[in-house]
Amino acid sequence: MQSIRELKSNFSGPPPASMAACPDAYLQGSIRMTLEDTDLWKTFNEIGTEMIITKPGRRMFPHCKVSLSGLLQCAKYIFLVDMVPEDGFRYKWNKEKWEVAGKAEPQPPCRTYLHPDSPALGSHWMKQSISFLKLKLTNNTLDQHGHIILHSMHRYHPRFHIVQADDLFSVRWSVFQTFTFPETTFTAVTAYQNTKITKLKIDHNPFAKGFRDEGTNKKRHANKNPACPEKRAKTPDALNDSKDSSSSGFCQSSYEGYEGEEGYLAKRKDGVAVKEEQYSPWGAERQQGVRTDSPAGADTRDIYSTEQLVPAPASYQLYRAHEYGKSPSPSSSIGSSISGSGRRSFESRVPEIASVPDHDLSKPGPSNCGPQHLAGPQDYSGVLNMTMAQAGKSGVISHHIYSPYSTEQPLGQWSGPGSAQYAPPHPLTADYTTQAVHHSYHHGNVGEWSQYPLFSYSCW
DNA sequence: TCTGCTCCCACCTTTGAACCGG
DNA sequence: ACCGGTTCAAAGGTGGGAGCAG
Repeated sequence: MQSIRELKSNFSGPPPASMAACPDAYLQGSIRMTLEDTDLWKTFNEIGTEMIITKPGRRMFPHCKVSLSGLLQCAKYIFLVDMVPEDGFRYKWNKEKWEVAGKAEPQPPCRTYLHPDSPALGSHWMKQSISFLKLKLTNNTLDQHGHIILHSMHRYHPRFHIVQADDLFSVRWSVFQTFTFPETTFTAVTAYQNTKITKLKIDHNPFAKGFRDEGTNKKRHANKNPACPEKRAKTPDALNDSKDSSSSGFCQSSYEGYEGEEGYLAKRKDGVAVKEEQYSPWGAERQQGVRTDSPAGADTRDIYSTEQLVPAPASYQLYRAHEYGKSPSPSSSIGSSISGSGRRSFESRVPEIASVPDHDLSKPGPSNCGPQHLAGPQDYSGVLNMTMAQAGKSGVISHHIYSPYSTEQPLGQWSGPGSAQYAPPHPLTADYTTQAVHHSYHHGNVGEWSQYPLFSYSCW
């Protein structure tokens, strides 16, 4: 475990000679990322995925597992994942469905989980699936283990970043390509709310085998206190009852179909086109008008699959994005392909992307930041192409594509030193620095990458 | 009273060291 | 000495439930 932030002092020098001399070598090809266990994710998502967060940290289940292609075989890449708030709300579980319970709490320090294999050659990343099994989620804002900090009762989705860089020190000059998968959206909870999710977890997580009906835990079940019917409803037996009932028919197929990977996938093959919101509790809410304006809804969420050009900041300005009618969190419904074999893939459409944050060079206010500038889910290539034209401008387009920064968020949440500590290591950054200060942004210049929330923590 | 969080528990899988035989 | 397979114990992950705090 090592904090990238600890490496920040090493970030202040010039770009590696190899990069400076041959910048083209770091231009991206057509990177394709495929989510593994898509059907399992979809099964959870249809019900409303919940992830337990605990003080010591809890693994995700299903865990993030993707495969990559289109990388340069001999180029080194760093692979990261962070969690993006799905919207600006806090939720509560009420009467078998999620309801908005108010505005989201201020975002905790945003941390990024670095895949322990990083950096590694493209051939390494592509030879097999990449698992973030050991990624842990916590609600402990003082966590010292590098776990990703989330708020309970808030919705998030993981965001994957592939960065072409020789080492951690050169990340800040490197090209980011970011991928998200809408089916990986989840609600962080400290205890499961939806018994169907509990049932799914027990059925599919090997570590929870002891809670399965057919398991050898009869003694455990026998010891359960039958006094509280509400509690009993959460037992696997009760879940079985609900599973058989018609009221839960929407998930019945999911449960029964998932008898082993092959059988499940075979049955699910034709079901991939089913709209999630049709069954999802979230969809139900939207139908009731509770969250009609929420960017989290599948019907209002961006349906374009696009790489995130800017790594995650501490705070995501979701209200703002919301305000402009687009979620700042890219999803991959369009532009992605579902193979039908339990994998969902997304292919990058940006041959090259300048990624060095240049927050203010183009004065990205609400009117010109975020996906609202995209022509539409199916026509954003023009905007993205601008990244090529301006690649030499250190990622101007980054903010045109997606500006998740919050000016409402107190900057004090960042434990890293202020931007003034980092002199721009690059001539191009001088101007942004001025503007960055002016706008109180912490990452207005390249020199601030080191403290950029994307790299606030890493796990080794 | 209600809701959400923390702690502890029993049960399970995973992991790695130790051991053994070829 | 080396290698591969097996065994076993420790470590760690899991959801449930009780209790606590706001």
